[in-house]
Amino acid sequence: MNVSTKSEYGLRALIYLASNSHEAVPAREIAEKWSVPVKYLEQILKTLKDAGIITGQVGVGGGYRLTRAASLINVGEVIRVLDGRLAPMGCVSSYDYEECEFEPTCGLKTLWTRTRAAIVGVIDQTSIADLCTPPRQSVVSIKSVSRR
Amino acid sequence: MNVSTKSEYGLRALIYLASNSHEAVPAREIAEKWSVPVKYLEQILKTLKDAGIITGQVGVGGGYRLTRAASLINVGEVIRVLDGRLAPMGCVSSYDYEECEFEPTCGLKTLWTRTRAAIVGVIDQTSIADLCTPPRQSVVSIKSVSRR
DNA sequence: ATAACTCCCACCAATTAACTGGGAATAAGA
DNA sequence: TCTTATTCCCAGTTAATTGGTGGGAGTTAT
Repeated sequence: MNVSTKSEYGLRALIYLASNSHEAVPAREIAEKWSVPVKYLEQILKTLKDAGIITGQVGVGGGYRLTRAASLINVGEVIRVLDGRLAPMGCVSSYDYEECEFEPTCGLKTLWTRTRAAIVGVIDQTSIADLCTPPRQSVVSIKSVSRR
Repeated sequence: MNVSTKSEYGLRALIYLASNSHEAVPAREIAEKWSVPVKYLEQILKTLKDAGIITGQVGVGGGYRLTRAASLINVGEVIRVLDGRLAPMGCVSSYDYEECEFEPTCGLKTLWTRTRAAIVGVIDQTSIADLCTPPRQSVVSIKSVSRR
């Protein structure tokens, strides 16, 4: 059920861009701030660029910017772009659906569908803007979610 | 966010054991039924045995049995045993917590905590017995979950 | 005694994750 | 126009994980 470092780093970068939205931010600066290898981050940022989430400006004084307001970029979109699949099993993935020979009688499909829905319910409801606010006051709502 | 074949195969095996609870079932029989490599399944069943979820009986006519009613074995327990970690990131894992240098100011921790809670909310509420019922009538509830 | 089992442990192959490296193209400023 | 800072592009590498194989010892019903 792991999320890759790509998504982690990508989200960190977007959070950083969101809080420096007035100017273009070079990859090097983000990499230093979050101790991520620059070359690796470059790749991640390129992927985000290709997905239309950020724009890159080359040359001196260049860097990256968000293409939209941080509140309009949701985490689910970012993870899908960087990690690929979101579903716990291929048989319930819209990203790379894999047919399963046991499907007609498989009680597990229901489980995986629900799991996927639960995950998507969280990450598609959370925007980059939400991640920029300090986490302190959110502790209450975390508890209320897990107790449901 | 993937679940491994270990968990998938393990759950399938438990479902099979649950529907043949009156007799000991050999690994070979389960493996044939679900087209899983026998030797691989053996390992998985051993892990489940070591975790106290099933018992093994050696010798002719031997095989495996559930130690509890299928309704008392939840999916979360099984996945934790076979896959290890459940959390999307180490910083919110109770299984193998990894300290993160950015924790105090990291908005992502809240996100991963919520994601983990959402996953656990599904899989810890689902028992092996739930997976044994034919999935047909559950389609309605799947849709209602995903549309929410 | 034999056959059908579990149990135990070591090894292996393929895939994926997480980088690393070398540059070419572009743009701003001296 | 030269230098410098940047993105852009693509290929290679290393380490860990996943998904298995293989061989055989120990146990038990017939």
